[in-house]
Amino acid sequence: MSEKIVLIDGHSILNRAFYGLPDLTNSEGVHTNAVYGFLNIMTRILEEEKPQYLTVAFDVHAPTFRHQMYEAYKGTRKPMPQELREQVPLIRQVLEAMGVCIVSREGYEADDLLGTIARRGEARGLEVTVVSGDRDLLQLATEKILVRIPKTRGGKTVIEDYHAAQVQETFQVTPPQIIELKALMGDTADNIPGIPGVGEKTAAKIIGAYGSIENAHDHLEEIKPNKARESLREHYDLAVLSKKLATIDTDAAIDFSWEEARLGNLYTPEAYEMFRRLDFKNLLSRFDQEQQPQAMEYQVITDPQKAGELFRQAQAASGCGLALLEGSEGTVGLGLAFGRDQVYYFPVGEAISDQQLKDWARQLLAGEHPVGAPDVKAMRKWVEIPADGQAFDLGVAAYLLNPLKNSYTYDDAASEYLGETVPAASEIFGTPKLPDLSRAEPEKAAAYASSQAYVSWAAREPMRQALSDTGMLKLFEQVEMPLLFTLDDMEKAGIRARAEELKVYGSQLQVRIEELEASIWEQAGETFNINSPKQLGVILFEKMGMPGGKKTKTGYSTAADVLDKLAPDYPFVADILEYRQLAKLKSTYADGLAGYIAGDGRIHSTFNQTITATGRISSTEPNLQNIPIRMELGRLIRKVFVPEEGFVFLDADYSQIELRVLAHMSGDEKLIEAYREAQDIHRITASQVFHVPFDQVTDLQRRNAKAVNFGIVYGISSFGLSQDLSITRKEAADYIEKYFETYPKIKGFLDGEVEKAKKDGYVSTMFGRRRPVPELKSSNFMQRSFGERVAMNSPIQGTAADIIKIAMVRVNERLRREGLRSRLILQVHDELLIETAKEELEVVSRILEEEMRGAADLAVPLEVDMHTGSNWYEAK
DNA sequence: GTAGTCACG
DNA sequence: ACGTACGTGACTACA
Repeated sequence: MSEKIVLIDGHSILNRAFYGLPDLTNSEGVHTNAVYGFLNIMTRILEEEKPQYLTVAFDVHAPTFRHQMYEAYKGTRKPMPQELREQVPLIRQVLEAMGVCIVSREGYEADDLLGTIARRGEARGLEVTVVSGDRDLLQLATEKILVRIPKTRGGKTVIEDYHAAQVQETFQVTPPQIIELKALMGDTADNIPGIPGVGEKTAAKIIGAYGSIENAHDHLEEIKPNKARESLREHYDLAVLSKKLATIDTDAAIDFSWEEARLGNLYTPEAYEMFRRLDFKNLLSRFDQEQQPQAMEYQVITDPQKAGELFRQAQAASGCGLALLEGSEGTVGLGLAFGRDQVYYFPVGEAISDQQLKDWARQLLAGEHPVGAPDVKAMRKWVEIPADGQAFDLGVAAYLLNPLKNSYTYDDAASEYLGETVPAASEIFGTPKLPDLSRAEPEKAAAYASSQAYVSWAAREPMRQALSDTGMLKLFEQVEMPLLFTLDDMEKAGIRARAEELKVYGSQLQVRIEELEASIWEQAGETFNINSPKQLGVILFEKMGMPGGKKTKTGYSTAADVLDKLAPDYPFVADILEYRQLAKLKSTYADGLAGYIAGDGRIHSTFNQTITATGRISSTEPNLQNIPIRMELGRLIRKVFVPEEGFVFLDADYSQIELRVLAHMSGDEKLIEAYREAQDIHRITASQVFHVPFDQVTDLQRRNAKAVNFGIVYGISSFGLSQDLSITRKEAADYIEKYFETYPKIKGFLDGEVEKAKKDGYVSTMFGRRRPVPELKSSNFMQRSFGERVAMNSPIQGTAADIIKIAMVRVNERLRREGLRSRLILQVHDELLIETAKEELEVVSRILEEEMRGAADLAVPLEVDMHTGSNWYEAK
């Protein structure tokens, strides 16, 4: 067997991978799809070919003879998008880490280097494989030189293989004639112009018959069809030039060391580190066990004596990690770690009860030393954890450090903050979703709990350091960690909801829904599913011929803003809108909420602390942050939310907190002054922007000013404002300009935030919370514009979120410290709801107002509107 | 599982 | 020129 060399066209394969794979970034926001795809193609080829030599060729960014000819002719090539450009140095680094021979040389393109090495290899009696996405390379094919062209088809990579014979078979020309073919056909991918009117078929016929462009030109009169003949006559010079451009120099003046190209072990420790940093998790398994960091070891303990001793040791250690496993049938076991070699798993069993384990856990969590855990709020459902203890929540810490991820798992924390790889839950259990741990195999549960406990112990300090380095330690310790306990208290408290009233409300809706349904079907002349936007679109815009046309990817838009415009002219559309409104109320609220009323007559929502990009909390199962209020019919739902006997609801909401935050952060004197006067802010804005006396502001002016105020907070754009107000872009732009003239520092502030985001990659709230804005680096205009709006909005929305979080923690602490029975039960972004014992109303009102107003010291007062009521409807 | 729609701040 | 307001979650239809 002769030896073999694989030669890879670096840029070409990187390009293929980039355009063939969806966007992918690692946890640091580095784009990695092209590098990932490149490595997949390369490793696949190496596995198939098992070569002794490997070399990757790259173009250098210096002009070659082609560029000079090119620019004279056709101008420059289109630029690489930023997302790809940044991956060029990255793939070189990765290949270097893998010890792969890289060649590139000024004055030559990768093609020439590949061609030259391929010919030299052939001359040495080697088999040669050239890998490229570019068909130009086919000119190199011989019996010994195989050209492989990877293509993506339906998400899968297929590779086309060409020796000389396959080139002949496929294109009906010899490999060297591929150049002639291309010069006639052109190549849009490579921006090479062809001869107009000559496609693949005609070109192959001409070259097949005459062998070359020159010879074809000599026999011009014989060429058919007429169109091709005349085109070649006219564009002959161009064809000759194109041919020159496409011809690969197989005799480049380069030194090439066969020793350097000899293939060694690619899976080096350096490569391992690179892959880990880039989040190429499934490539890590290719590394030998020895090269992977020592796998974490743990012991399974079933002897209660031994267990008790270990918990005593943990208590004395400087810190530990805990992971409690709960399944459908109760507590499954507990993981404990307090050293690299002190990782243990205690399954619940005959000798050790779940109560015993929870008791040990409780003692650790109430102890002197820090205790890390993956999800403290979840654990607190089962173990008593004091709010003033030393618990450290890995998920919350990881969220602050990067709020853009969709999950915060221990294996990611290990990789990001320890530089270690531990098996993820999906690997341990072999399923994408976490199984019911009561039914999981005990060994797997052990591995899972141990890994979690280990990371919770080991990553705590590095994460704490990262929080400190980024200026977020105080936010973590004084706001987010205490908030976790507040949220848990709120979840446990829940809110009382009257199932019977909900049912009555639902039936009333149902009556009207059926009336509307009948009326709609009659008007339409047929029955159809009104809930199907697709079917409705056909009825409205085809059958009934209403103006509106297409808007969404899949067809007609039937969204409310579209239908609103049609409703005045078509009563049918008004019925649809009413039907939609009622259907929503029935399904999501009447029926939906009923299903969440627990045995205690209360709804226990989950407040998630690690979801939003801005720092807000979110509410799920059910979402109690989007209970209707804007429309009266929907608002009535709030009557089913009632306090316990002997209690009333006390509701407080911040008045325009985001605009006040903006006034403070921008330092704009005029806006600050407006708020100090404590009048209707939208009216003041209208008065100042439109230069009319305060009491002469029209309703329209006020409405416009209000919309601009909102727009500013969202990261203003004239288009967005024009949509909202149904005015032209020009008019919207006028309003914005006038606004910025009136409040010049606001413009300065917003521009400054965008600049900060561009410079640092993130923006910050008043309290140091960060939001990365990777979109600003995008080559896509839309994405970049989005990034600008995000940079303007996040500090405002995020600061408001910080403020109410601070208020929540303080309110909750005071209610408990002062031994009150009243409980904080809901937060709706700028609103807090307290179920207040009647006799405590006065003191609780004072606490609530004080703590909300005093949560932050701004240049403007933080106004709070408070109401009481015997249900949530009344308390607003 | 994704798209469309709509409820909230 | 490009096509949008910022942040969420639940429900229904449909591939």
